[in-house]
Amino acid sequence: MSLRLIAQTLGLSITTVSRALAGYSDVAQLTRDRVRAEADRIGYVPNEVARRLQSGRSDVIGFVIPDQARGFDDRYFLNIIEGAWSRLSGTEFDLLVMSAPEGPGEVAAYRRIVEGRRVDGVIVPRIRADDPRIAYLNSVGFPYVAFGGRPDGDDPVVSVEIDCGQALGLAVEHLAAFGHRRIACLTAEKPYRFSQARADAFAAAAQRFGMEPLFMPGSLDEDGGRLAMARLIAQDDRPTAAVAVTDRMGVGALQTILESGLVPGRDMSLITFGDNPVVQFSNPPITAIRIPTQQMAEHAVEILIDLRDGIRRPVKELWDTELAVRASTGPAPGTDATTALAGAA
Amino acid sequence: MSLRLIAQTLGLSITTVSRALAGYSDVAQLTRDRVRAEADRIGYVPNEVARRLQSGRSDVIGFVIPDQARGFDDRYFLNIIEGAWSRLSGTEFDLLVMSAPEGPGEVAAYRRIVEGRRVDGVIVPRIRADDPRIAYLNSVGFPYVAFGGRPDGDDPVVSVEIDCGQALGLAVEHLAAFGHRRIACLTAEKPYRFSQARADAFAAAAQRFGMEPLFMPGSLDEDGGRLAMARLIAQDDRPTAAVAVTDRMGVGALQTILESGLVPGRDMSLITFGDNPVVQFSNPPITAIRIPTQQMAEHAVEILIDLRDGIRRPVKELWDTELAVRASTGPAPGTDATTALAGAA
DNA sequence: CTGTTAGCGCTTTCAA
DNA sequence: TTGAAAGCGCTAACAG
Repeated sequence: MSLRLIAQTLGLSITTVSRALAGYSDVAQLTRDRVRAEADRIGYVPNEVARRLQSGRSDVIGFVIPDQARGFDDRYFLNIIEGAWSRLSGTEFDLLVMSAPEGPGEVAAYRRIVEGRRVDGVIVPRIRADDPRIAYLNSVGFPYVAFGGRPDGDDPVVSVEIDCGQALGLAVEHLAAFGHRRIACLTAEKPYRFSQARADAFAAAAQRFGMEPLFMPGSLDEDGGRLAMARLIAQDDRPTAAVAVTDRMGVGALQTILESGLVPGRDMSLITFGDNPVVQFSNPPITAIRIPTQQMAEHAVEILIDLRDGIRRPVKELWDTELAVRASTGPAPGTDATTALAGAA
Repeated sequence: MSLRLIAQTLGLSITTVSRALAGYSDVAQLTRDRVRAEADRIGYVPNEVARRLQSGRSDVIGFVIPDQARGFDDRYFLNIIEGAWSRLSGTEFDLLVMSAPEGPGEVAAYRRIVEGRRVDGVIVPRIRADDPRIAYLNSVGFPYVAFGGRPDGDDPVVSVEIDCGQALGLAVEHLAAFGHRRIACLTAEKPYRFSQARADAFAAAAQRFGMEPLFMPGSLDEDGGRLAMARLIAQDDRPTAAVAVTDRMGVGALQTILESGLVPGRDMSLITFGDNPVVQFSNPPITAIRIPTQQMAEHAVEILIDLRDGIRRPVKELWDTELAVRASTGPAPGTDATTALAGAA
């Protein structure tokens, strides 16, 4: 099970065996074949740990799931893991996963894998304003990809995120075509960059369609969506449609709409961000912006591998989304459906 | 950043430094303090890869998410990851995650981490009858914990799973108290051990309450639940309640109930397995059996660490569940609610 | 109490 | 075309 074993059996030096297995052309064809055959026979698989020590690299990509408190959409992080892994499988790389709640322990988690040389690079999700993880990684010059948002500050960063302008353009256009004139955005209270970026893009898109953007902040989970929607509904001149920056807020908002006796897609249209299964299977199903999370994660991993190998290749930072239209959006109250459809054309 | 550096600065041997840092009491107190101080000063963190090579262990626990096709409940696997990690954090262990669809590539994923000595043990979820992963791990004698089900065969196995008898007892008792006399179980077509175990326990519990158990097989996802429920509803003497072996089947079943114009919790009661967020936020919310996945995963990791260290400690194989009662269950049609409640007492 | 030696399994000089 | 030697950073065995 080691090079030595093969070397002994064949009466060769470990060096030669190593080179033969690595496919070096400066090893005699015959020797190479013999070594290969013997390796196959005993089922040789190189010891990755030894290889890593020798090469000084770890051949591991790290990913820290933020928040044990299930404060976010479930499927999103699994998608990142599966996307990352689908790029890694077939390579010698491993995927290391940790989990840490926001707070002091969070940076500790990153220190651990960086300082212990456990990983060659990390994917950092859920970027926040003044993000201590980013500050740390920048300070030690460790390779990372900001996932789903762009850190503020002047340091050059590689990020992989959705094109919010395109995404919100899709959403607002869809609502405008249905005749909505007063629309709101349910945003996150915490300074998450993705929420901020989506809110900004919402404002821009609304203005492009001649509408005054409304905002209602809340926590990022179902309760946040619930409360924000309740406040929206209580308004004098309440909007006829809302866009929630996460699926979970959207699900909460939907519940409040139903509990208020309003009909989703008629009295109040709703669009969410993420398109996790939960919004596809709600009653009614929710129109949602679909994020190509898996492909984005694949690309993020690709970038990290390139970074480690010193390869410079173009990076695709902005990704387009799609709008999955479902029953939670419909003509604005007082709008003739036919008119709306005509408007859409 | 290495022991050598500290040794040089302090004029000590590497060995002494290593021992001092490890806290060996046969190093002079003064020396220990000096080494500690110097280590802190330069921010020494041991190189994990070197440590692993030397010790012959990898200090990594592996977990392979089965199925890229999102064929199952989302939160379940994140719970396993977070549970496993919460036990691992604070130790020197890492958590390695892969993903593989069922099929030939699946065993290859396990071979990869076992043969490359990338992990010290693995958690194997979603055990199937005649499971090739289990066969492989047994054949090479590699430490693993079967998670959520017990493999068949004679080999001794450590498994961590729920007590299906207890769980289904809870569910069936709840339905019986509501006056239901004809109940069905939506099971999985594929030979998953957990589905089989739940079905068996369902039969036993139903018989204990003097009921004839009905079964309706389907795929484990929403569509499977949909179709199974549709067939159930189409029956001449249709049951008044159903238990689905997964949340996703349950969600599909709920949709079919609604689409058929039946009222969940009145015309048809429904209980699911898992208690993922999706069933808490559906309309109506679904009564569900809650699985303590995180704690179970913590324990699985504990077992694997013990296994590696040759420690023998009692293993908790069977875990109790709770029933989260929600609006999808109610009195059987034709039953007086008061009678039902009296029956429950 | 401290140091020397050896070795984990691999790859990379340098030499033959 | 092959081999010997060195070393990645750490720990364990054995002396002193």
